[in-house]
Amino acid sequence: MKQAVAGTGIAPEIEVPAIEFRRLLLGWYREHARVLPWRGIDDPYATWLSEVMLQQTRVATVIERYREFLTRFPTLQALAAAEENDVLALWSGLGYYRRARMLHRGAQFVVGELHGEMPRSAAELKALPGVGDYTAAAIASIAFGESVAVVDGNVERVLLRLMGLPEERTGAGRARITKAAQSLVPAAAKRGVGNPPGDHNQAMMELGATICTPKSPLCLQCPVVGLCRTRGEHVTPVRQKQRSRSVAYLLARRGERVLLERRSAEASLMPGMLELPPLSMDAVAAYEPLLRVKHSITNTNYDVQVFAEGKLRDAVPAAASDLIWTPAAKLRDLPLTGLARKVLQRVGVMSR
DNA sequence: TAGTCGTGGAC
DNA sequence: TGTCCAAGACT
Repeated sequence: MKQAVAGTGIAPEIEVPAIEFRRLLLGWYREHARVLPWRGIDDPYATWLSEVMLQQTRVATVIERYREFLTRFPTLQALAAAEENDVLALWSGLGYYRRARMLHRGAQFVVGELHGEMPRSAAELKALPGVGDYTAAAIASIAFGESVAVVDGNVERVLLRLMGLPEERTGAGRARITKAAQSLVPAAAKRGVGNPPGDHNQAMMELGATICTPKSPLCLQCPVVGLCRTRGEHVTPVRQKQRSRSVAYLLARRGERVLLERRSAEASLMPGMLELPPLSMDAVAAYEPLLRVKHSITNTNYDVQVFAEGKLRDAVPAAASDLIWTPAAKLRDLPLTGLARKVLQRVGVMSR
């Protein structure tokens, strides 16, 4: 048993028996891994795409978008040659649009500067735009077999519970988790047979996503419950409170065309993307909305009201140069915000 | 390092 | 209903 370092008050490192842990985890993973389109492939570009799409985005949401994206841009070269607007249009509704811009730029960098060959190590991959610690480790281990640990929200939660540590958003807390995660990753395969690091990392995330869930973890089904200090509990920091806001938009139509507004290129939120023209709440106070939908963005829950044209056309504050009459058939090719897409689908202007 | 960046689904 | 938050990165 390790002791606290005398006089420092620093808790001893908590050891997890790595060999037993790996064996139990991998055995469970072989039996229970979900079948997902980015598993069992040999295409680093596709792995890169899947990891970027999966950032803060649910597996169920990504599956179909991943297939569509690869159908449209099957290779790094195809993506690099694309217009940014077309990439954003394909990303519309997925959120965090900066991911799409950076992936696009990353593809152009690899094709233009690296002869189309992706870097193979996590350290080198981190130089690519939009590729941070997690994504670099994920690509390096899954696509290239490097023995490097991924630390995402799943892995962090699994390890905190396993070791009985509180969740703390500090550099030291982060470093402790990374160290623990790395101590568990198996060595790279000797002769290129199988991929122990990649499988182990995916198994850690799979465990967090399906068994060691944030709420009501399924400890009775957990392969490593016998090594777990807490059996599913850990102290979490207080969350920020949610806010509510009302917003209004105009739905103006001319035959088969609909009026859209381009957001400022300098906007911090969804720059350059297209949405319905916003209206001030004062301007619409006397009118009844055509449609109400709920929409939440990070910390804020929006009560969205959409108004038919009526007398409100002149209430649009935007400059005429930012307003675009758009044929309904072209909407799918444009970088619409998720909310605009949702409203246009709801009123039947867009299909799907 | 603490904010910011989207969206939809589960409960 | 509101709350929570998902395979993070960037500044």
